[in-house]
Amino acid sequence: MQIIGKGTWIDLVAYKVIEREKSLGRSLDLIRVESGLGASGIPHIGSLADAARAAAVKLALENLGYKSEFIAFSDDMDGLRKVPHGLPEWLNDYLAYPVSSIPDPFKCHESYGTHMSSMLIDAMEKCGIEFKFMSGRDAYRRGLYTKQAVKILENWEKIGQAIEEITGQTKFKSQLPYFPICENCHRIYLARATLYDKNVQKVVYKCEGTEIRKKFIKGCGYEGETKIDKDQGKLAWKVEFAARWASLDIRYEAYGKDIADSVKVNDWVADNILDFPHPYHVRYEMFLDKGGKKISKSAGNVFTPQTWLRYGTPQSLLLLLYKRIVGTRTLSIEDIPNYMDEVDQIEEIYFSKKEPSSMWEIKLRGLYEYINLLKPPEKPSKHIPYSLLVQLGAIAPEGKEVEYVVNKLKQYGMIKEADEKVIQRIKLAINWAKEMHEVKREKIQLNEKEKQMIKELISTLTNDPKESQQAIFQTAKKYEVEPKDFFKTLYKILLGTESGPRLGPYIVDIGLEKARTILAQAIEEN
RNA sequence: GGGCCUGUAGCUCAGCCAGGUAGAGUAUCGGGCUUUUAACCCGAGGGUCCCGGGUCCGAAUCCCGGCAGGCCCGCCA
Repeated sequence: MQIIGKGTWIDLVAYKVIEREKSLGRSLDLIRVESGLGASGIPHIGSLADAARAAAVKLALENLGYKSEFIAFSDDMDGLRKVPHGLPEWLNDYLAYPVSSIPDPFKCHESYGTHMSSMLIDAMEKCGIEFKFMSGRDAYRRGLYTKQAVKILENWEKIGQAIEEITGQTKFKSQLPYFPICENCHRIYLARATLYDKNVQKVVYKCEGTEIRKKFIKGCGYEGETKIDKDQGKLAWKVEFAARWASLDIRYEAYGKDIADSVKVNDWVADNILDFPHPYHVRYEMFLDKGGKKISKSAGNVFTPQTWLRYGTPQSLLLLLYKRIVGTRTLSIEDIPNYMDEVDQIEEIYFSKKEPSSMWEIKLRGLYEYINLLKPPEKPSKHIPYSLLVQLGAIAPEGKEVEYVVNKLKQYGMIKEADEKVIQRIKLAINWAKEMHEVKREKIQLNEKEKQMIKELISTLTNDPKESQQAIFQTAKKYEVEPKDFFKTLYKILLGTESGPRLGPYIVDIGLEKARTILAQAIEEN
């Protein structure tokens, strides 16, 4: 069998792009791919998926021997349609303002839009993804697609007709697919443009207001006109992609199924109005929040790439995004440990000396290369099960977690010295353990006998693990209680669970005095 | 109204997009962890791959038709 590139779906996409370009007879000197960077809300993992996958296709194209470039395009001319959960109320005053004209609620960037796209850029950089950044506002200011906009507006009636045929939407039969920013109230979408004067390249509009997300937003009534070669307005989504593709010569762009209709229209516009064969597309499903503990707790809390990176490595995040493109992906913080271990598994396959014996192995090796952006390390890292690190992290005494986990690992003979990678991994697992494991040390009911036993235990515990372990058994025996039950009680007090690590050594680990204090407190509380 | 996704072990899911012996975690059971405690380690049992047809030497995987659940779009962008 002929294997394309590294054998993954990414290579297959790249291959199809190349084959399509060949059959179109277009130049293959530079194959440019694009993804949009949302700038209207806090970037979700799905937003990163879009960019990361486009970046991977670019790598696959290069790997197949073609020059390629990946453009990350920030849609910062878009108007704010809804204030995302958790952001300040005053943003409601800026509804329908272009996100690039809204102050940054976090006060660290020049605008709301810049802040949002910079969050995504931050995630991309943390993952090591390379890209060329472009801003919509800037593109309009520089008149980047004035030529295309002119063609579109000259043919607006034809396009309006096509939009109706493709999507059933009749709106653009009576108005131009262009949204001016109202010169008077500075908002976008509200002004209806009905006249295009091609001699002076101006649209004439009236700020009438529009319905956005089931709510009508009143316009200011201003009547004006604007030239289309500036950033005083933008093309409607139904035609804007086409203009962008044609002016930037984009050959590949993926899209989510939520904008499938817009893409269909844009393809038509690119092919029929702009004489630019539309880019090759891949449609992907949405990422859905499964609603892990954290997410469901505060409604509207977005599952950001940054959240993932608190608990998992960039490679684990890229594995999530690169594993496959078909199918709905459900997201949960609870899955991160699985992905961490899966990275180790495919790393082992990648570094195994054996010749890959099946397509399956070839794919996994390829996948491993992609999660390292085709720059895999020279040596495998130390593989310590993430779940083990979480267990250790969960019981690690406060304030010296890393030290505790490292010592345990040495004891287990899993590591000799902790290198930077191991430390990093431990830190991630500790974050997961402390924030997801929910160590709930609830109040526990103790009867008189148990109180007496604990009191006695406190005085017989020592700094010697074995002696302390023995002391627990001795006490249980003396009071004729099943050791099992006594252990359970102690676990509940010390860890909030019914079972746990060997207690003698653990008590020494957390510190004899601290253990005594916790036990004494439990007696007090009853 | 239009489009898409999912259905695999008791449970949660991977494998499907490039057809080649049915997988993992968890739960259950057994063993180990230099002497009674496991969340660690080793092992075992457990499947009508939703149903029906088709293609193929060969189908969980590809095609057609059902059933069940979910998501997206429907005059916002």
